[in-house]
Amino acid sequence: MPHAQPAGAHTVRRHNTGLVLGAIAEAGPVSRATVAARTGLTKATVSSVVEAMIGADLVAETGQEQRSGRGRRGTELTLSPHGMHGLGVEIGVDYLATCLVDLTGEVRKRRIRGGDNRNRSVTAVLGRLATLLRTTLADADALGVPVGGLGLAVPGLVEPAAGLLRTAPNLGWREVDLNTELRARVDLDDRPLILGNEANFAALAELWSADDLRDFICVSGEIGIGAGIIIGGELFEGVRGFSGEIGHLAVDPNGPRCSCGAQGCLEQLASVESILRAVGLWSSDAVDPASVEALLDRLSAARPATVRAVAQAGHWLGTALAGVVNVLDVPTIILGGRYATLQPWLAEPITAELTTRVLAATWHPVRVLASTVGPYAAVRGAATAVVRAIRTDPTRFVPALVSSGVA
Amino acid sequence: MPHAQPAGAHTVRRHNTGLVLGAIAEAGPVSRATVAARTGLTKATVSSVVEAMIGADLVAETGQEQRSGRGRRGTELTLSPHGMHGLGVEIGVDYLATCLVDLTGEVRKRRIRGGDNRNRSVTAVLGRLATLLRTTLADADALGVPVGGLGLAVPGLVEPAAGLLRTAPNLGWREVDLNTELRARVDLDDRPLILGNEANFAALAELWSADDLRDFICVSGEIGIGAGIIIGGELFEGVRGFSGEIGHLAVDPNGPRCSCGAQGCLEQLASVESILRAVGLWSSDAVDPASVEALLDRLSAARPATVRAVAQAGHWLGTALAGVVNVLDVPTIILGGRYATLQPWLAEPITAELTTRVLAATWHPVRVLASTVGPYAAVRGAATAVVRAIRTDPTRFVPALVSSGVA
DNA sequence: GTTATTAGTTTGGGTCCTAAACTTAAAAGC
DNA sequence: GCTTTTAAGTTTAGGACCCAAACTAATAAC
Repeated sequence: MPHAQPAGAHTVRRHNTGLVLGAIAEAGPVSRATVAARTGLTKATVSSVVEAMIGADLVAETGQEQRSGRGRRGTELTLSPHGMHGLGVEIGVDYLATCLVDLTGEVRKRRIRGGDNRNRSVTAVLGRLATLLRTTLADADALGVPVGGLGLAVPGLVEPAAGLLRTAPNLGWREVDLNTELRARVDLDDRPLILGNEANFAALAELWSADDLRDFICVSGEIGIGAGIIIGGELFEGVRGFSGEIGHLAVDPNGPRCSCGAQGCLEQLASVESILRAVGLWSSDAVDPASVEALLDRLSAARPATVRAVAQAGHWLGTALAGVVNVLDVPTIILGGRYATLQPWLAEPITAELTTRVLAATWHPVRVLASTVGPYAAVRGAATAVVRAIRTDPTRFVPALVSSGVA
Repeated sequence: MPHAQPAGAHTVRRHNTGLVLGAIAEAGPVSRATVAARTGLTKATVSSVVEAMIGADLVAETGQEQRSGRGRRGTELTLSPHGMHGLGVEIGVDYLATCLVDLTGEVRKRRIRGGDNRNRSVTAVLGRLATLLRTTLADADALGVPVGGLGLAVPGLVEPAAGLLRTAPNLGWREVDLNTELRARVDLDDRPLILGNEANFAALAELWSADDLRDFICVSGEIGIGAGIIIGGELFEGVRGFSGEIGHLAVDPNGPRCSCGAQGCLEQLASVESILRAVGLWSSDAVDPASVEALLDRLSAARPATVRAVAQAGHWLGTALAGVVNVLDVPTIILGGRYATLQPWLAEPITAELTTRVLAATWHPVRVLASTVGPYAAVRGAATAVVRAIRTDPTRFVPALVSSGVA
């Protein structure tokens, strides 16, 4: 363990501050006494921490606890609605989106700008994005809330640590320093920018919205196929942030040739695009909503050829996911994006493959669920990632929470 | 983040104790002053922590620092050779092994008992193992060193948290409560038992022996194929400890039927067994050393059919590993077990597949290396896992290191 | 109204950290 | 050979933070 940090009194305070904030977030309105009981800290410590957090406008007192039985009523504590917000930004293939999320994870404001981004230059798209972003920062001002940081979701291979977009095949982008480019256009002060892959942020959004799911992978695949991996309630990013790229998993060595040069890649056989192609609903070069509607209509009407095509995609998806589950040992698969609506037809063939191929399935069967977050999960997840960072370590965003910032 | 623990002064001490111990372990003999510089702690703190660790016999002073220039010479600190040891135990298919590893990771004693375990009952094998284990505990007594805990490596699917062996196909074992069974036979006091999969412990052994590798997967495959995953210098176990089961990754849907019921599983196409079968060297139902020697002879002699068979196995292995790398984003693959000796013939076909199929390979090529630990990596890793636990949090093993053990 | 019970604050004690002064040891300069 | 300089390690004083327990405050039950 090289380069580990020494610990001191401030470390303890930082940890406990996050602990208390987490307890307030999870237990809804709670009294100091309840927080103390839940966290294992003493009432004195909780009081002290809460006092600092109220001062930083992270927590607010919202009246008296309503409860039967005797004894003094506690003061209800909740996350402050005027506390720091997370700002999510998404560059989609055919839209730009931003959203503001408060400390509870609630979306306070969302803005979507439609328009195909594939026919525009990087500069043009970033220009439009900058405008949208400035508008959203103005929204935050209007709401009277500070923005703690930004999360930026992109449909491509991203190196979060470097702030670099390596490649976004569906946008036609390569090697864009998004962190620098964005800061050059919009004044973000020293607010952190969390750059990430669309699929990863979508997975985080699922994690945040369901409260009993701590381990799962969230798969979506309109044109390329990607998966966000959540283990132990944490995003698993791999070494450089490239994890979850399951689109080029080999499932059929005799399958169609892929743009990557190999044969039988999953995304040639199981993407929504490939399904639409198989049933003759592929129109332009995008997954347009009308085609997906038509597909769902045919499925509801139980047209054999359509059902078979989706089942075939499910078979390949299951084959690949079985591999992923064997490698990661994850108990749950969430179908996100367009897959979510196809879940009733996809789940069975996927489960069939999982059951035979996953060694651990005998003891712990793998569940296949549909996403509960719905569309625009990625922007929400991006904003959420900021909120998550604030909640985990509030002292990073509000240095005043710990007395001497000697670090 | 539910059920997180509150932090206090003892938490700080625990953290810093591990930090100092880690610094001493990594930097070889070092003075207190150097440790202070490396860890960022003050000299006063380091002195205090070191004093406690010397008292606990984890660290020893071994004379004066030799160095040019002026100023007082420091006292060299090293991990104590009489400090706590880790005891590794392995149940192999055709042997039983134990070893004692000191705090530096050095093997101090190793015992191997040959003999096919597949033709024996669970009870018989555990009886033999108990005897070997008692002998090894006596070895530790003779060396005058305490044993901090045990690591037990098994060739099968294991649930570490529960201490359960779910299934070991090559032993023919199912549902064995190894923790309970072993404690019933040998008095282990309250020493912790770390149960784990062979491949995982082998990977840990690699991690420990190389000092610049922090992210890799270590693959081996005599009959079944397994991989240990190391990310950020930590073993990635998955949710229940079943991670890395790559033997049943689907690589060829038209391939041979597997015992698991599915078709085209990797271990039917790329295990050492399957290679030996392909070249007509498969004799009994085990991978015997003589056959492997014969295989290596033919490869050295560049016999086309043999080279082709190994290359074919490498091709399938590469296909599967490309999937694993795409999912995990790991920059290095280590070939362990019998694969290590085949590395010169396997590396190229594996690399070829990785290069085309791994998206991130354009920016970060994947290396394919041979194991440096050699045989019996798993036992060593098992013992090592205990040492690693001691080094990470010595206070768990020596409560006296932190003043009031109030938790 | 008194009592029991629960919420939250105040006080005293303790651990562990840091910073800075101090002691010890050894080379370098004159 | 003695003084100076530099570095190692210890001692001391001060501060942050935690906990335990006493204390104050509020409210239902008797």
